[in-house]
Amino acid sequence: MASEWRKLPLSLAELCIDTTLRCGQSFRWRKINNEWHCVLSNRLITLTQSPTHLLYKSTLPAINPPSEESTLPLLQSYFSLIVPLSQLYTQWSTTDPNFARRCPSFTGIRILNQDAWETLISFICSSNNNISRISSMVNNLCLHYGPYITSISGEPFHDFPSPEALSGPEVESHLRSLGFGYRAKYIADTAQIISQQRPKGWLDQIRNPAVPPADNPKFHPGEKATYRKAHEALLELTGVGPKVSDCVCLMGLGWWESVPIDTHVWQIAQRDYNFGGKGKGKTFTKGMYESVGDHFRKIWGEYAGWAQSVLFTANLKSFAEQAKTGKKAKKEEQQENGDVVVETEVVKREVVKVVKNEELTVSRTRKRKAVKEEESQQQDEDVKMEDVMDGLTLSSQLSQVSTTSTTTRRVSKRIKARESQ
DNA sequence: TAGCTGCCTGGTCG
DNA sequence: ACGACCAGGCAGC
Repeated sequence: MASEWRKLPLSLAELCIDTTLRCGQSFRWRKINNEWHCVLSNRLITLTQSPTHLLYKSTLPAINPPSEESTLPLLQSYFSLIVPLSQLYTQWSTTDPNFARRCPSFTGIRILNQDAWETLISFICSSNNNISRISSMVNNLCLHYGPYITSISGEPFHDFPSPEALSGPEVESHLRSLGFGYRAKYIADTAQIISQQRPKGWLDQIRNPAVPPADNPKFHPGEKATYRKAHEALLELTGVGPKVSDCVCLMGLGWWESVPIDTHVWQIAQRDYNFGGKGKGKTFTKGMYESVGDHFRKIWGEYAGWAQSVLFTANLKSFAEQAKTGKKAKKEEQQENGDVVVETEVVKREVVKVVKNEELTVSRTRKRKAVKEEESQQQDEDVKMEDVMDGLTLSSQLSQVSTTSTTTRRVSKRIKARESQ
């Protein structure tokens, strides 16, 4: 049964849920008729926002319901409302002219204090992937392995599955059939490591002691936990590299100085912060990864990850309109309802497709493998690509280089070699 | 150890 | 229609 709406005074400068819940931090929030829905800590949360208030209500499950009173502290911690966001924007704008230029259209973006385990699995899914597909994969994990909570107009909502629930012997093959690809093994392996080879509560032991889990304010922090140690500890898990590790540190463990460097942030570093004069075009090494992060930490300070997420969002394609000018805000507001409905329906359709077309996708994969084996002379294609690349500007070549296409990498390497002759 | 390559899939673009 | 590339990387050489 749903509770009544409750109000929390909060300005849009302190939190904008329309931006924060869509910018690739959490992949489970769904917007239906101007209301945001997500299961957090064993209850369905529903949110909407006015210029002066955050409105929230909860729907509790029939089995083992949490108390109504626990929802407010849960949300306050989940959104880290203790952190004075507009003050931080002012501070970053003072020390960083680029931030000052980009931030006006992107106020109210907060780092979510998400469950560490969910964050870990979600970002293992994120490699070589896009937001809508990550969302459908995470939704599938919940539908197949997470506990049912409640339904909204026939639509079921499940909580995120536990490590134990994802540790079964059939998990990898099942996830493959659901379209997880090579990430299926990473998820299954990580679930087994966490549930069998780590002490209970291990993820919370490596948290920032100053930032308790949203659903457990009185947790027992680990001794001498540091950001660096947490980062390294996560790297030992399967499917977790430096970028995914930093995402978990920032959004799941309260290490707010963590700055995840993905291909977009690397582009921002080069374009707006004059980074990598010598090493540009080179593959992104671990050393470079650390120095870019350290550079941003020097500029933005102890909340560097928060500042990064503002610039990251401003750089997202799906926010391109918003980036142009803040004056278009009214226009967007009018379009927003329609847009978002379309968006959620796309995700829904994808889920259905994935569930239904298991065999189709498998056969397509096999076909692709077969085709690949036949084309032993990749060289011809490279030469064609080279002609195309010759027509591109240097800057666009550089942005191409930072992508993951092996063909493009090979070609750009060749162009570089030719240039240096 | 730095650099390279393959990887699952779905969407987009020419 | 169709192929190349892209989408918030990572593991294994």
